[in-house]
Amino acid sequence: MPQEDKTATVRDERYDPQRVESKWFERWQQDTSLYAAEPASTKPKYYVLEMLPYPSGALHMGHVRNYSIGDALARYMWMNGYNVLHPMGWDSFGLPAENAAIAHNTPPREWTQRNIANMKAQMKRLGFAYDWSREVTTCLPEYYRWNQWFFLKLYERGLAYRKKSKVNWCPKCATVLANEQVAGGFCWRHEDTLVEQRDLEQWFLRITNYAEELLRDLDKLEGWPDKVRTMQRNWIGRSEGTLVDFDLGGTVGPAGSTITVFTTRVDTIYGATSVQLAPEHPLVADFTANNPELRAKVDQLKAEQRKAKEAGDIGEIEKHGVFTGRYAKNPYNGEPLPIWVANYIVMDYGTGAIMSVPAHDERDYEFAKKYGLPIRVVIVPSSSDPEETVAEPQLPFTTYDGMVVNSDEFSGLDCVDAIRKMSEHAEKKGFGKATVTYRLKDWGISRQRYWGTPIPMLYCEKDGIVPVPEKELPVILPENVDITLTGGSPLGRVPEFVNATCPKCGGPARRETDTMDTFVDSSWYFYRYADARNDQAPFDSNVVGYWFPIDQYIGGVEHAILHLIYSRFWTKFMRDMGLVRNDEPVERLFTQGMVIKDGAKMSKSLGNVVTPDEMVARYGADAARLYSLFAAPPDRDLDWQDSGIEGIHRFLGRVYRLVSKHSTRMAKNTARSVWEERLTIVGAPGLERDVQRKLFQTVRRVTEDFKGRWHFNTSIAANMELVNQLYLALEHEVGEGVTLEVESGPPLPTLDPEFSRGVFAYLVLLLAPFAPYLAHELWEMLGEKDNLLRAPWPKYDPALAKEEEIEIPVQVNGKVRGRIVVPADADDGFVRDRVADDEKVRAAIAGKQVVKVIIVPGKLVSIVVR
RNA sequence: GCGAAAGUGGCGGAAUUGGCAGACGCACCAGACUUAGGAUCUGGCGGGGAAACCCAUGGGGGUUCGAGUCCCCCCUUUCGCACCA
Repeated sequence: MPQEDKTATVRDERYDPQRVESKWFERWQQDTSLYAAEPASTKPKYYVLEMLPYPSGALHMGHVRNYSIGDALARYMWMNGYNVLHPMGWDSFGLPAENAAIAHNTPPREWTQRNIANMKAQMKRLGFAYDWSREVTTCLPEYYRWNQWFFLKLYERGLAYRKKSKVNWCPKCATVLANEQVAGGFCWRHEDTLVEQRDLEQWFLRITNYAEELLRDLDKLEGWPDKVRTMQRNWIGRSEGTLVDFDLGGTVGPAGSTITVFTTRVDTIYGATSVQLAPEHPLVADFTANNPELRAKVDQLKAEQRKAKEAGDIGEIEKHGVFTGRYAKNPYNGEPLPIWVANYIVMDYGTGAIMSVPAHDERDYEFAKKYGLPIRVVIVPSSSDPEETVAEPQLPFTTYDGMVVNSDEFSGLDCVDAIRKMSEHAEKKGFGKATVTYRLKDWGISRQRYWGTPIPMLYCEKDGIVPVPEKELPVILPENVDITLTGGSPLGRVPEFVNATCPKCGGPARRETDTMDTFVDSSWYFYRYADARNDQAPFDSNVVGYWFPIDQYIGGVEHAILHLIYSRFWTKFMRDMGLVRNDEPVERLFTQGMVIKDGAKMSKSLGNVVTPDEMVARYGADAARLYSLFAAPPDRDLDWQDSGIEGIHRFLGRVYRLVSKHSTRMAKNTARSVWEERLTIVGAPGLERDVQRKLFQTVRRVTEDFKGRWHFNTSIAANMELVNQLYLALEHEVGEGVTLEVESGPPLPTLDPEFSRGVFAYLVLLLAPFAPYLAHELWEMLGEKDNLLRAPWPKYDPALAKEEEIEIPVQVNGKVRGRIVVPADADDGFVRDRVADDEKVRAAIAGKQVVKVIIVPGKLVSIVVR
C-alpha cells in the first residue's frame, strides 16, 4: 500500500466488493486447473456434491444456498488436506426446454445452451469452486449415449420391458408420468393439473426387483436424514400378507373363475362375511356384462371413487357398495360369501379385492354396520388367566394381541402363529400362499416428448422388438423437429428418424419414438463426473471405485423419493452388472431448507423474488453467499430479509478495514511456522492473551460446526464476535476518542507484529470457506504466498482457548442471588469458600438452614435452604 | 386420521449433554466524528418496577436444587403418509 498516495490509501480502505471480486474473478478465470481433483493421490479422497440444476435460465437463491453450503464444505476439506472432487453439471433434458421452444420459437438445444452459458457464468461469478473439466451436460450425445447403453444392458437382463398398462398422463405435459411424479393425483410439475389414466404401451424398468434391498439398505444409510429414509420406506410400502383364492363356482367371463384376495390378517378369515371388489376390478366387468342395473350402480361407485381421488381425500370417502348377487367360496370353511363392489376398494393396491371381516377391521366394521352384513368374532383378547372366561371384545378388535377362536383346527393359536400356519395351509391345499406386496411399482420411463434420450429400440414386422446394436449408439436425437404439434411423440413425425433397418433381418424397421424420463439422466450422472471424458464406457470402474461412494450429497428434500430412490436402484443394478463395487451411491445426505420471503416461497407470481444477480451487483458474491449461510441453519427454511444482507455487507467491510488498517503494522515475509508459533505462545500478556483466547475459541467453534451440525450461522456469528473483540481490543489501547477510522493521527495500537499477523491470518483462514473473494484479497494483503485454497485449516489448542477465570452464578432455592469469580479449574473447596464470602449470598441464606449445596464445576453453585 | 419437525424479544435466530434465556445480526434509540450522513465508531435495546426485585421460551400440569431443554395433556404451523386391505 503506497503511503505517499493518499487517495489510493483511502480508496483501498473502503471495502468495495466489486473491485475485490472482479480482480479475483479474473485471476480465477485464468487458471482452469484451480479446483481440479487429483486423479490419484496419497491424500484421502472427499467427494462433495450438490444436486445438479435444471438449466431453467438463471440461478435462484435456493441454488445459491445449496451451492454455498457445498462450496464451504469443499473449501474446508481442501484446507484439511483432502483430495476433493467437487463437480457440477446440467440436468438439461426435459419439458421446459420444449415449452420455451414452442413459446419463443427457439430450438430446445439453443435455449438450453444459452441457459447453461448464463448459469455457468453466474456460478463462476459467485466464486463456486467447481472442477469444470468434469462438467456433465445430460443433453449431449456424449452423455445420453450411455443412457442408451444402460438401457440395452437393462433390457439384456430383463430389467427393461415393454407392457401395455394404465399409466398416468398429464394433459399439460402431454406425456406419461411415473408414479413417483404424481402427487396426490396431481402432476408434480403442474400442481393444479389432474393426472389422467390412459392405456398405453410403455417401457418399464424393473425397480421392484430391488424393492427388498432398497428397503433393507435404508437401515445402513445412517448419514441420511430420518425424514428421507421414512419417506422412502413409506414409498416402497412393504406389506406381508397372504393371497387367497375364492372360487366363484364356475367361469363368469374373461376375467376367470376365482377372486384372489390379499390380506395381512388371514388369521381372521373365518370371520369373513363378504368379499369386496374395487369398481375397476376386471371381474366386475364380467358381472355387469348382462346386468345394466348393476352396471349403473357400479359406475356410480366408480365415479365416487374417482372424485374422491381427485379431491385427494380418498381416505375420507363415504363408503358405499352394491351386492352383485354373486357368491364366492371361502376356501377355509367352504362358506359362500356375498360379493360386493365398494367405492373404497382401490385397484392399485394388493389385488383390488379383499375379504371383509367386520369384527376385526374398522373399515369392514363400518361397512357391515351400514349394510347389515353379519359380524362374526374370531379373535379374542389373549387372557393371562386361562380360567377366566373370555369377554366379548370391544368391536372392531383389530390388534394382533389375541387368540383365534371359531376357526376349526386353527382355534387356540395366537394371531401371529395363526397367520403363518394358515398361510402354509393355503399353500399346501393350493388355494393361496404367503406373499409380500409393495406399493413401489415398476418405473415407467417412456415419455411422448421430444427433448430427451431416444430409447434405442426398433420394431421389426418380422423380428418384433429388436434392440439397437451397441456399436450403433448413440441414437442421435434429430434436430429441427417440429414440436409445436401436440398429440403423440414428436419423433414419430420425423421419417428419417423413424425409418430404420432391422439389424436382424435387414428388413425395414420402425424406431421407438418415445424418449426417456429425465430421471434416468440424473440416476447415474455423479458416476460420470469421476471419469467424465471417457468415450469407451460410461466410466472406468476403478476410477469410480476410488471416488465412491459420494461422501456428502447436498440438495432439496423434494427429491427424497424421486431422484434419490432411482439413483439407489441404478447403483444396485450397476453393481450387479459388475460396474461398481458400492451398494449405495451416497454415504451422507444433507437436505437444505427452502428460501422463502414474506412467509412464502419465492415466486414470480407473488413478486417476492430476489435474484442472485441483483445481490451480487449490490453487495457482491461473498455477501450473498455469507448471508445465505448466516440467516438460518442450513437444514431449516431461510426467511430472506433484504436488510439482513446489509448487515453482512457491513461485517465484510469491518473485516476488510480491520485487516487493511493493521496490515501495515504487522510482520511481513515471515513463514507460517514462525507466526503460528508466536500465536500459540503460552503466557501471553494481557491484551494479547484476551485476543489469543478469543481466537482459539473461534477456531474451535467454527471447526466443530463443520464437523458436527453444520450450523454455519453460528460459525459466522463466532467470526463476528471475534472481529468485534478485535475492534474493541485495538481501540482500547489507543484510548478515548480515537477511532480506527482516523486517517492520520496517533499510531494505532499494536500487538506484537508476528502475533498480529497470526491473528489476522487465522481470521482470514476461518472466513475462507464462506467468503472466498474477500479471504483471498486479505490473504494477499497479509503477504501470504501460499494458495489459500490449500492452506492448512487453523488448529486450536484447547488449553489456549480456555478461560483462566470464570464468573459463576450462585443460586439459592433456584434463584440467582450472587455471582463469584473463580479460577476456571477451582476445586469445590475453593468455590465453597468464595460462596461463603459473598455478601449477597450471605444475605440470602441468613437465618435459614442450608440443606444442600450443589457445585457444578465451571457452571454454577446451587444452595438449598429451609 | 397416523407419523415427523417446529413454536423463544419488533424481526431472523443463539443457548450441542438439564446449569446465568435472548449469542450474532436486522430494526430502533442515544452519543462520537462530521458541511452532511442512508458512511464509520461507541453504547443501549424482552416486559413490569423508583429500586430491591418480580414476570417471561405457544397454553396447562409434573419431575428436579435447577427445565427453552425431560415426562403427561392441549393448541397452532409446516412437511410426509393416508380406507394400503
